Amino acid sequence: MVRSRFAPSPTGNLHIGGARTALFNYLYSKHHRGVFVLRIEDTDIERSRDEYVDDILGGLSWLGLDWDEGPYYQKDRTELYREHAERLLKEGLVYRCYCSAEVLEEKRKAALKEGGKPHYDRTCRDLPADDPSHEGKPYVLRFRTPLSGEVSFADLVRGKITFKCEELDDLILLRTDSSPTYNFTVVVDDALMGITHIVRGDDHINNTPRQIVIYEALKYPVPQFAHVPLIHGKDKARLSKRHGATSLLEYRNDGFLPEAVMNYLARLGWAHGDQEIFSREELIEKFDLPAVGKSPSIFDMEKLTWLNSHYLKTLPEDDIAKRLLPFLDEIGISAGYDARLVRIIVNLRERAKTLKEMAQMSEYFFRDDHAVDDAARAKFLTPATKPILTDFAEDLKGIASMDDEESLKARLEGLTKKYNAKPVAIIQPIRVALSGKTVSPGIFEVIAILGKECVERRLKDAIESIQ
RNA sequence: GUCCCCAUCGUCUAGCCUGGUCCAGGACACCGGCCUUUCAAGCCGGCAACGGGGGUUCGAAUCCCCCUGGGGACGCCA
Repeated sequence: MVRSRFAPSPTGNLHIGGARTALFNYLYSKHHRGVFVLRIEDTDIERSRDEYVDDILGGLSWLGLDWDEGPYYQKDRTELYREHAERLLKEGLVYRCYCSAEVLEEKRKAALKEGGKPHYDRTCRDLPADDPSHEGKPYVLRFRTPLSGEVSFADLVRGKITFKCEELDDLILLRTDSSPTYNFTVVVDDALMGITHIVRGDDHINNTPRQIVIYEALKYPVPQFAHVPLIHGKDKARLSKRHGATSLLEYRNDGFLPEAVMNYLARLGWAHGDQEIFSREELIEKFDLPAVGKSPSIFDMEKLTWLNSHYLKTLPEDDIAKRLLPFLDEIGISAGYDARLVRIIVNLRERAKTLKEMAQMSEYFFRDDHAVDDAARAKFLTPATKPILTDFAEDLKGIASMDDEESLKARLEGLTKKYNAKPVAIIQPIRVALSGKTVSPGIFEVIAILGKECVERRLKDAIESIQ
């Protein structure tokens, strides 16, 4: 049984990179009909914040990456870590180190200056156990890393990776205040939670051998690892705050659909032939770790946007209509779900790239005091077009239903003949009169959706506004 | 500095494992055309890449080595 996990630390929002790691874990476990575990790594009390936990949980839920177990909080498991540390101490696999943080920092700097590895010099490693000179002094627990030999593992995306033990440091497992550190908790938890596959960012490759030796010391089975490349910003550097490595939820707020974001994230670093569009079910069916690329990819907003328009156009219309509601609300339009709304989105979804944009584009369908574009007014609501609008308003009186496209079309053709003009010359003034813009869905659709009363009112207002 | 990882169009990628069908395929973006009632959408077409150098081989994007470039890690952060 495959058991994967996503283990973020709540020291920041769930950004694009984290979301993709979560997605890959989710897809891998679902593909193998396994279990997806969520664990919050909040051992850094200083920087962990509840609001980040909320953001992470909210982001995952929005994407629909539902976890089967958890969330587990490491904060609640400190006793477990302490027990394991004691066990290692009893077995002589960890030792007390009395070096202060300041001394360590100086040693690191000195080593770096001389061109060496900034590693701990192992001063306390061979201190006699009964040495009384450190009695009562604060200490940390360090792992007694093997001094020679090598550690290797078969990475599911990169193949075999080997490290020499000399490269490994004697990691601190328990701090002075006896709180556990990352490399220790992650091993204990993954082992205890029965995690079989660890899918994480490749910034953890260096931690992997250090963790493997801890697994071995603890006599726990070593899981499989898969290190996926990081997502970079346009400058090819790791995604950070300045690239908009902001919360995933901002994409929701900006009107992106979770289907599009999931599809985009999956294709970032992974491919299945030439296919671009994948539903969640297809992703679960087709996703596999060996197909994940090895090189970092750059986040491309344009492609995400393209996918978003694709889903806007292809998802069920009633679904899109319902999802538009909160965005309408956002700009002060309290609409409800009905046939008219569906009709509006059917016309707008070919043109809008996001739900947010769609809401803005739909404003004039909902209120008479909608924005009117000055340039559009200046160009199309003029003394020259006034008679056209007047004639058209007059024509309308003879038509019972604005859904009667045939009749409307006939009147329009009449006007093109009368004014000896192209259709566009007749239609644009009407479009501006009705929508306040030069751009809108087909004019007959606009007229039909607005309804007779509204169309007459707006034509009248437009005509009166022309000096 | 040391270690680890990576390297195909501007971007996401297919192809690489199992060399020839690749003068390298798809997608986004961009450019042009068609359609047209505006804007989109759609359809058609175009531009555009195997980082460099050595090998191996009849033949290399594909295998090997070196170089270069990029990224990551080196915390009592995760």
